[in-house]
Amino acid sequence: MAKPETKDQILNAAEDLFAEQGFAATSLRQLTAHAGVNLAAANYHFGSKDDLAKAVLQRRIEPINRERRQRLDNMSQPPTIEAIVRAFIEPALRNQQMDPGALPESRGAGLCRLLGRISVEQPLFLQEFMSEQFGELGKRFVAMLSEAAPGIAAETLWWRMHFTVGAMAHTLANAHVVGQVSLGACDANDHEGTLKQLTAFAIGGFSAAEVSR
Amino acid sequence: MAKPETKDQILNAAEDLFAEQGFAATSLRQLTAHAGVNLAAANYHFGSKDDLAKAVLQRRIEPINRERRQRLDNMSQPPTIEAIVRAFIEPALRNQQMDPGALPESRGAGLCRLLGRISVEQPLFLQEFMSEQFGELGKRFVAMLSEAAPGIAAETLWWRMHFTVGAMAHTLANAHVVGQVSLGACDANDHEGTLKQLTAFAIGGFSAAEVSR
DNA sequence: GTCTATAGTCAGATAGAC
DNA sequence: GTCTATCTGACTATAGAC
Repeated sequence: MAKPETKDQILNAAEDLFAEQGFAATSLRQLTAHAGVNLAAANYHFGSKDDLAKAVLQRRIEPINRERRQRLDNMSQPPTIEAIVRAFIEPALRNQQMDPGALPESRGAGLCRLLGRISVEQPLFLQEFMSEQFGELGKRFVAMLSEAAPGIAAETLWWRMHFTVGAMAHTLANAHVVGQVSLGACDANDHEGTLKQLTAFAIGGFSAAEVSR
Repeated sequence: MAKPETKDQILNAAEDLFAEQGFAATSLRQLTAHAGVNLAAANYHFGSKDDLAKAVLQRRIEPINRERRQRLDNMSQPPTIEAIVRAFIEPALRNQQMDPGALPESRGAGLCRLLGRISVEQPLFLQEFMSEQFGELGKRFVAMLSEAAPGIAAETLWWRMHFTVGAMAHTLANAHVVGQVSLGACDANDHEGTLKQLTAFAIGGFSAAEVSR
């Protein structure tokens, strides 16, 4: 193997461009040009555009969910709503530094936007992929939340996780818009501040009284 | 004008297909075939695919924001967080019945998904369009929320509105996935139930204590 | 206003030399 | 593994008959 970098360069470019423009709007030509590799390399290494998208996702979601599992494993008993919510949100929102060679830290921002996009754009395989990757972990989160908030039905907890995902995804995908529409009141570049705001909001949402039937 | 319906049929088809597949993934060919009109009619009536998307949005967002303004106008003093949150969410989530001829009520569900998609897919003109349509109204919402929750900074209120939009958009766009991932615990077809869940979550989020600095 | 026909462009994918 | 060259098909948009 002459250049082991080619595959990673394609993945990096795909991550950047899918995050910026979305999946359907990004062409393989643009993508491979951006990666500095030949057009044919994308299909050679990944088979199809769809499978390339899957590979991009898998590389990113896996470590996030691994960290979530670890934090659930190490959680003190009984767990608090706050600790569970943070275990859910923080791994996704913080720029996680992986192997620094392949993934310079400047890539962190792009990653955030990517995660926002894919939670939303829905060529069906993406949705199924998310379900596979998250189904079992979601059950663990709901189970722990049930312990921490005994008055709340599982159905309600599932809904609230769903809403939290939405708030997360929208924040990640459109963080740059918040500052604009709020006329500068919000600073989207302050990642820790954004994280605190989102965490507080989600904790409030999870702590709300059960809805009336 | 032989058929005054053509324009509306194109708008209806565009709404359905953009909601199902997204903007970039929907072709004018598919769209006009679905509408039962000629391919050229789309460009004749709307000039371009982009402008067609704008027309679809405008037809739907305008009445929602009109209802929001009315509800803010008629709000009792002092307003409660709950009333404001409901004035924000309900017009967007409820299937609003407009002129029944052009828009059969069966179209309501599709509309919801469309609104979810567009808040998220971001050919730039869409984002700008949303800012234009919502900037002034957003200011009114933040101002009222400041009255109802005097301890919360405007910045925090803007963030919380942003998160609420995200939860709303994700719920509308991906409502069908909730039932699946929760293994049937959540019923996405129960629109009033979903609305209650979302409202309770958002009220909880807005009622959370101010984040520490 | 509505249609057919087509121009002009760009897409994803592949064959085959190196 | 990498490249050039190309196939095949789909797209948006428009010109021009009716």
